[in-house]
Amino acid sequence: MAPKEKKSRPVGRPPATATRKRILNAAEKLFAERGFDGVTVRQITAEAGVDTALAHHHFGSKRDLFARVLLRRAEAHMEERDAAMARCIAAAGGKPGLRDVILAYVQPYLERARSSDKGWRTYFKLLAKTNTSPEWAPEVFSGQFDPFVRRFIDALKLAVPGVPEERYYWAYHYLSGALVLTFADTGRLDRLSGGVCSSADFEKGFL
Amino acid sequence: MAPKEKKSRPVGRPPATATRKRILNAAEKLFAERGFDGVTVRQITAEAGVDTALAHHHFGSKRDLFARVLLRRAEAHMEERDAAMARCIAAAGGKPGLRDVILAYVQPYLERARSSDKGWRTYFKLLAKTNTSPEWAPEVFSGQFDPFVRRFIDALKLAVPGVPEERYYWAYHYLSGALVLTFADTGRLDRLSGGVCSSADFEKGFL
DNA sequence: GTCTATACGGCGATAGAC
DNA sequence: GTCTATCGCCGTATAGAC
Repeated sequence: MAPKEKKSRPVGRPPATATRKRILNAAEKLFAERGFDGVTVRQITAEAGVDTALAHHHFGSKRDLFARVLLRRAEAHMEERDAAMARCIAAAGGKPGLRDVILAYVQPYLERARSSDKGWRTYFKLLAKTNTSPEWAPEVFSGQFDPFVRRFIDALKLAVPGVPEERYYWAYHYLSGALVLTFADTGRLDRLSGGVCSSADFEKGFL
Repeated sequence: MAPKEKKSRPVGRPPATATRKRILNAAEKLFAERGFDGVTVRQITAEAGVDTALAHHHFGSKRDLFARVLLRRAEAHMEERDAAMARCIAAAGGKPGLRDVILAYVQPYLERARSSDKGWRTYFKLLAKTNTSPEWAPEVFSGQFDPFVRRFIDALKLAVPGVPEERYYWAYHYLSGALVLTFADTGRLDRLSGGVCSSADFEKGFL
């Protein structure tokens, strides 16, 4: 007997998961392309092929939906980055090289971006847009990202000790800016270089 | 006789310049804070203290107004950057150092950002937002910025010759990402560092 | 050049039948 | 859980008086 049969859905797995997922995926895609204000709830539900009212039923306000889209992938991603950094430090016996620390920061991005789930590319693109918008920083960004960033900066101090405190933060800032622009996926590099570069080869820059 | 005289509105200075300026300044400020879709024409004209209809009378559509805001400062800024780069190359007799090329790229930003006209900071913030939005790249960005970027990349080749072509473009890409995030003015670095860094000290990172 | 008035459509969100 | 219908509001843009 397949566990597919239900009555009022007794022990089954999907409570209403399919619809929720469709909405989240559509929202992720459209928010990433046009930003929070550039998309309407109606466009999202149209893309998902469901009714407008369902978005509100499942997620509340448009703003809540946006936050939910961000949080969906954040936890897994941050755990992975934490693990990579811990591995990097442990493998070096507590004194990692600068290059290794940077790679531990960057690699989880590159791997997710290469994965078969295209949604990760979309998510990173959304992060890039959100990153230059002070509006979401306090409530979403800081809560989810700061713990890992602090761990990265601690690792930087292990790799290159004895530098004035603020320089570590600026180093993070520049690395972050460069990485984020890469995933913003503007196509600008492709056009500018007349085809010499392709933003799809985002790994080439980190050789 | 100056060719200034018209017919109606005889010798006076302000044709309608004052109102146009007020609208442009208000639009620059609000677009920089909330992006194109996050602002309404009504909010802009309210901020400027003029009537809604005037924005359309002077600038046409909201989209046209946005483009005009970008273009207003672009020309002067790009000319200045061109001059700085030309000076850098000439002073080194055609073989500039890498550091000098990068400084020639960055300095015009820092100087304008420090200037008494606060509008330049606002403009750079607006650029940062627009930079991660593919939407405006073709029509505004490429036309105004690409010529200078090509000159920068040519200078890079003088400073560090013999590198595979695409690496020059990636180098520009990373520098651009770092610089742009600096002027996005998200306040994130301030919060993250608990006051050790201030984004107002944007020059500290380029020491 | 400037403002009043308004057209017309789409917005986020909800109530309630099924 | 899902859809139909709708509320009340605000968006961009324009016509026309002054």
